[in-house]
Amino acid sequence: MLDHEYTTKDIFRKNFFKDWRKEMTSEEKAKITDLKKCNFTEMSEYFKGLSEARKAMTKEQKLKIKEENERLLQEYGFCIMDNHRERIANFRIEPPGLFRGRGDHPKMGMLKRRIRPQDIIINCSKNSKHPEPPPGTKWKEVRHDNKVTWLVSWTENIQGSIKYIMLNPIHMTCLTINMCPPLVFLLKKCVDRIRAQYREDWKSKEMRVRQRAVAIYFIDKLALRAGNEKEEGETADTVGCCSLRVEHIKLYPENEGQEYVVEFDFLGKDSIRYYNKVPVEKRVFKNLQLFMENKEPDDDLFDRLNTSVLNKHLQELMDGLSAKVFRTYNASITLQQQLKELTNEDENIPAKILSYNRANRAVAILCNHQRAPPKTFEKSMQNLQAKIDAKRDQLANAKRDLKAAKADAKGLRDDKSKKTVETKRKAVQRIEEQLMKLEVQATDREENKQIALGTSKLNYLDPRISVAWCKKWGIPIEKIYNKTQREKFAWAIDMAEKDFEF
DNA sequence: CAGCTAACTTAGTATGTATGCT
DNA sequence: AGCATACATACTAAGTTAGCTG
Repeated sequence: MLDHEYTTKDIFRKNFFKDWRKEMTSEEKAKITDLKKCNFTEMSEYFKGLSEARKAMTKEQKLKIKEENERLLQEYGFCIMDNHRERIANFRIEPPGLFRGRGDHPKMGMLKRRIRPQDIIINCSKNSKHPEPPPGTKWKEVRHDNKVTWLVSWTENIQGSIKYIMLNPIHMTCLTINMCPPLVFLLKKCVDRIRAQYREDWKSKEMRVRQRAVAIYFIDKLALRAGNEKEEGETADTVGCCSLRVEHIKLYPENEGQEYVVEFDFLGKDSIRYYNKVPVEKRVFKNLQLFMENKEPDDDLFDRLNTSVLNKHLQELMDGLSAKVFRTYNASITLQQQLKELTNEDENIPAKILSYNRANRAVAILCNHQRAPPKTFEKSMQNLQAKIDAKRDQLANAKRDLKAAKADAKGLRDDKSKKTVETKRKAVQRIEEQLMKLEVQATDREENKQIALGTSKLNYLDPRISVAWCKKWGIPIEKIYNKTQREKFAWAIDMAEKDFEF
């Protein structure tokens, strides 16, 4: 971990040293009293050496390791559920190490304990064969609970939460969609009613109802998460809708020519910053002013509201409705609308794919799916730009050649010079196409710098929206989904028609 | 109704591998 | 072939939700 910046942080070092001392013998305790005086470079070099050695292995050695991994996967990576052999998502126990939470985490650097057989609860069918604990040890418990999906659980020592070994998430299949339409579809049917309801509630004489209504408006309009309260000092200081504090928003009666602007600035899940400036309706604005009256910056914006109350209310409006359904719903509808809006009939396939990527980015922006810019980003951008410049030169040359050939051919009428001109013309055309492709690639990459595209594309959205778009515009499906994804979404590829509407 | 907690579900990062380009 | 880049996936932290308890 020495290469990481966080090992220089005070909290990290303090937590680490405190936990390390707990593991020391009394002699070590007496001797090792100051982390600053400890030098770990020898260990660090050793592990770096190992990783170098791994990289330098021959093809055969690498293959051998791969085969061994495959064997382990086949032996431990599957279970039988309802007579089907199902892949287990995470069959390896989490190894010990130093905890690194995301963002400014008060527990960073703490020792994450090794999990031992006596920590493990096994959950399987009665009479089924389950893995035996290592010789001389026992599982904490073997139970047979068929009301839950997990196979193994243990309690983790940093937050005291339960960790599970589970199956790969089962994706929507043709069957489940027909039998039980996903909540998103149900919400689509009644979203107008629900919106009318919360707009009405902005005027309620009850403060808690108004707060609830404004919160739902934010969740709906901005795709904010519900925002459970968290215990102070146990986790990074992050918030969602219900846990917003006064300090997280600023109100501007007028801003850059727009009325009633709210500026959001807070850290959300994974300590990803949410920054947004949005005009809201006058009633919402007035309500926010009211909620903020006589409050300190670190007071709750919605002091009469929490996620439990909110979800209970949503449940009454529609069976199964909860805050997160709005996120999925708005993600889906945004993709569909953006695809319609951005796709230009007259453009070629690379340009259409760019539009597709932009529609997906619109969803990622809505849901605030961000990533750290890749470390090699600047360099790869420069490489691409160099390629583009080279291609431009090539094009200029080809054009010059074509012109010369045309000039040569002018006086003559022979087939040979005609043919030369034609070849040159084709060359220019080909290079133009290549240049365009590169330019599209550069635009796409630049726009993708800080956007985590995969998240919404693969976890959130009904693949039939994308599949329908492909079918509509004659885009080969492999341009948007790779082989694994095509397998995963095979049902959607079969089902979706070009006029499918979510 | 607050507080707790089990059981999922969502999410970003790290890393190894496949792919495509010159 | 050799490199750069894209992709796949493993990993696990950090959310949400609902149900229980007193």
